[in-house]
Amino acid sequence: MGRKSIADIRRTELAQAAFEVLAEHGLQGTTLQRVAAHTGASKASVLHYYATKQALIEAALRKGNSTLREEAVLYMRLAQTPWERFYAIIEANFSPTTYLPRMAHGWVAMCAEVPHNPQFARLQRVIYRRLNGNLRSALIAVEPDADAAERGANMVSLLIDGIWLRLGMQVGGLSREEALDHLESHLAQRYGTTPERLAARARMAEVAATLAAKTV
Amino acid sequence: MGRKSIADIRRTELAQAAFEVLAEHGLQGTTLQRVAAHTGASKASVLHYYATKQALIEAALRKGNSTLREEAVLYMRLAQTPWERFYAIIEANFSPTTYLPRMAHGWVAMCAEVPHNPQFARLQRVIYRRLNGNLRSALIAVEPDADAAERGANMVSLLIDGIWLRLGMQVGGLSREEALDHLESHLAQRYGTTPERLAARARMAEVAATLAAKTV
DNA sequence: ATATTGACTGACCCGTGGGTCAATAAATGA
DNA sequence: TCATTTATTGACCCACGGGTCAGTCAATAT
Repeated sequence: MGRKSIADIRRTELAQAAFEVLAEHGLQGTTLQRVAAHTGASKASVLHYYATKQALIEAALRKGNSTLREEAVLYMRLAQTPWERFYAIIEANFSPTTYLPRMAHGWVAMCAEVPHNPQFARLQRVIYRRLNGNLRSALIAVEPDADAAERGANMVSLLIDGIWLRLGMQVGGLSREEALDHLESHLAQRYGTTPERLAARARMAEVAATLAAKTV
Repeated sequence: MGRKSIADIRRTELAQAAFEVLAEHGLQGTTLQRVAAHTGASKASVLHYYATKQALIEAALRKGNSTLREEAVLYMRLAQTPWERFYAIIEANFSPTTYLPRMAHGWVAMCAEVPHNPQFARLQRVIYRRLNGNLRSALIAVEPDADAAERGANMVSLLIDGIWLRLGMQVGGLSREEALDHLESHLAQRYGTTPERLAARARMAEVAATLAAKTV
């Protein structure tokens, strides 16, 4: 029953491979040939499962995104207070398993294509809305003014984007810890160093650590 | 004597055209054909002036960068206090003549190639260092702690990157005014609303306005 | 008038990448 | 056992993009 057909297996295999190739070689460098080679299959075989390159890339991005999303959900489930939910989002965005140069490469490559590819634009909008929405809904509980919360959420998401961009370029790239420190310094300025916030931060950091240990 | 040879004229023409095409169509879409068409010349003619596509793109980016730099220098020359120098940088980065979707497209396209192209990486490093250095040297005058100034500079440059990235993607894109507002809100949090800062901000905004009027 | 130089181009070459197709091999079912 | 689907592939096609080349044309120099 839970048996996956070969077709399904191949499809996810290929999507995974496509994502890895994309991360390593950029969009231009992601040829059907290379993706095929990466799984030991033939180019024609790739086309057999994905009628067009576009479809393959799309599946690859969707997969990468869903991986990230699942992790976020995992963190979110363990969060109880607003600040904990907030830090769940942060930790998810800087988790050791996703905050990696290759991931960032793939992401930036996609960003660059957004203006020329409606599919990418759509996906990007989804990601953006989810992140901003989550941040806002967490902040609105600690910052009564909805407008202020909106601004705060935007600021944080802008910082995250900037940090990821740098990771992708390896120019002024920040380590996971440096990235979190930067964010923390901003939060301290903006929201003061209340015990609740610090506790939430510590708690989610711990959650992240244990989850990371389990995954490895 | 200041007479420019046809060769020089053509070369800058082509670099300009290449930049425009790059901004509009992305790196993949920047073909010799298109650049040629954009100036009314033939593909072979383009190759006549730039032996290789790589060389052409490089010239295009160099030109785009120098345009931005010249504007920054212009602003900088009129700044007198540290905060004025700081806002000169900000205004230069959000000047109406440069803070444009097409510019951002070009920039993001370049960012995406950085991991695969040493030339781009080098150029990006130069840009990054200049921006960060300028910000830091301005901030160090208002924030005695060198480490804090470094952090502050980094934060601002991260925000700028994030904002530009969004402009390039037109996802959560901010208008010039919104962008400046966001930055202002961050600065207010971090450095308080001192009269000097506000005065400097107003002064450089005015400078920017008059310069913009002159250029148009 | 002629030689020389430099601007400019059409035609061509070649590699590559997306996509098609028909054929073969393996699995599945009747 | 035979039929029918399904997996997989090599060979091929076509378009396009970078780059070469030989040669035309106009300006300048002698």
